[in-house]
Amino acid sequence: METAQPRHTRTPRGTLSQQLLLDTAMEIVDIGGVGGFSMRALGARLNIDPTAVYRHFRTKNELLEALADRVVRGEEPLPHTDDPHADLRETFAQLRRSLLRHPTLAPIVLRRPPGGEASWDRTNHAIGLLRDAGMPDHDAANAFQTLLFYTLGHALTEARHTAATIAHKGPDATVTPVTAISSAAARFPHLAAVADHLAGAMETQFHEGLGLILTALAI
Amino acid sequence: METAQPRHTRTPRGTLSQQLLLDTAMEIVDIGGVGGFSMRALGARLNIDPTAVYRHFRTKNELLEALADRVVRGEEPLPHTDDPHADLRETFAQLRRSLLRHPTLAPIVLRRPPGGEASWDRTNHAIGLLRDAGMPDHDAANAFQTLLFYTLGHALTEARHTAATIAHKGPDATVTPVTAISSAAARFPHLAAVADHLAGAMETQFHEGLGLILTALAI
DNA sequence: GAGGTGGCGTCAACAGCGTTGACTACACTG
DNA sequence: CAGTGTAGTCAACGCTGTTGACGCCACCTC
Repeated sequence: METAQPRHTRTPRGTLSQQLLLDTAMEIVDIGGVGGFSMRALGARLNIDPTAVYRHFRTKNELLEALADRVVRGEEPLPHTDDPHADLRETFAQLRRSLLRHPTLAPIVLRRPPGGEASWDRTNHAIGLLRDAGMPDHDAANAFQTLLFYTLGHALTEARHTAATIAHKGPDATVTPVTAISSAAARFPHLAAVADHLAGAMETQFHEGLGLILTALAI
Repeated sequence: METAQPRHTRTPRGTLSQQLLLDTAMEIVDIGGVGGFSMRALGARLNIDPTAVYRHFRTKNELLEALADRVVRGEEPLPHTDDPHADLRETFAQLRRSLLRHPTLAPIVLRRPPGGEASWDRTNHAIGLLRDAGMPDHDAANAFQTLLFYTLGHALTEARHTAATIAHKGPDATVTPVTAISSAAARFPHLAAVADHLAGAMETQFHEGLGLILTALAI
């Protein structure tokens, strides 16, 4: 952590931009988690006065929301095969991957208003898949929300676990499966019986659960 | 907001306790959200020096975790009829209600490690219901997690919406359904078609989605 | 009852935070 | 070439969590 000498030359104009600031902010978040991000840290990393950021974002919160927007929007193109079942799977798998790419941002994503500019075309696309498969509007809306909430719950839970590991051991630590269960297993017989399955890989479990719901939709 | 005159008499011993501190902290959180809670605010409300809290909790985080523990544990007794289907419904409905009772704590609950002392007997009970219904261990574990993640996603999403409303208008504001959809509806036909259903009551949607998953489990 | 001891409430202080308002240099407009 | 607005700088405010030293008082022991 270099202690940024007082600058002799003022940073030239136009060096900063929302783009650059967001990119740098995302780097900081990926390295040290949201907790490690501050206006001063952002300034230090760009060798810039921290308050210069306020020319581009009104508050720190606004900047974080912009980051959350990036996460929700994702980077992968909408899936477009002719198998709606597979497309639905992929759509929600994309959302999960996106959330897991920057796990410590999960709480920020969580407190954003539902929907939001970033995710509307994805929402529209997913609902389209359901309706094209012949679902009535009411059922399509319900099915979409059920799938969405399942995916959110799964990814946010997985993200918090990953994030906690990052916070303790740095960004490259290997994330171990949940082990704490075993200590409780002695007292709880049902828990003990399925403990091995609970501690299994999150990704496999995600797809099995997703498959369960999709099957129930009968499309 | 009274500005707590300097005390003339020292607060007698034994006035403070984890119980009292947690109760008071929960009051503050319920009134002004997690954002409105600080050690100094807690001290002021009890007419106590803020640092006295550190005799009972090592850090603010530890205190917040204890609050989250209360939320996860819930207050309602485990459901025990002879209809496992109904018991499962009720179990997850209880979790949802518990999370919604203190919506601004949702992000704290989210960043706790999975499982945790508080929820193990509830977990055990739910898995027991599935196994007693004849499910193999692997399927029971999967079904439980699917139901759990759906409930979490649903409740956390609903909670964040409620929490945002509280932050803006105080604890007694009426929470309005999501209306922002309409502005996007023009550009997204599928979205427009189901907008009314999406904006519907969250509680109804929760139970329909839960029913969908439970039906898929065929128990 | 006297004397010691340890816990708990108090106080002052530190470093860090987000944010504000005034200041300044510079690129651009007329 | 003067004028204007904007983007980066700087000092400062009030807030935060947390620490370490200080002292009162309830309790335990003799």
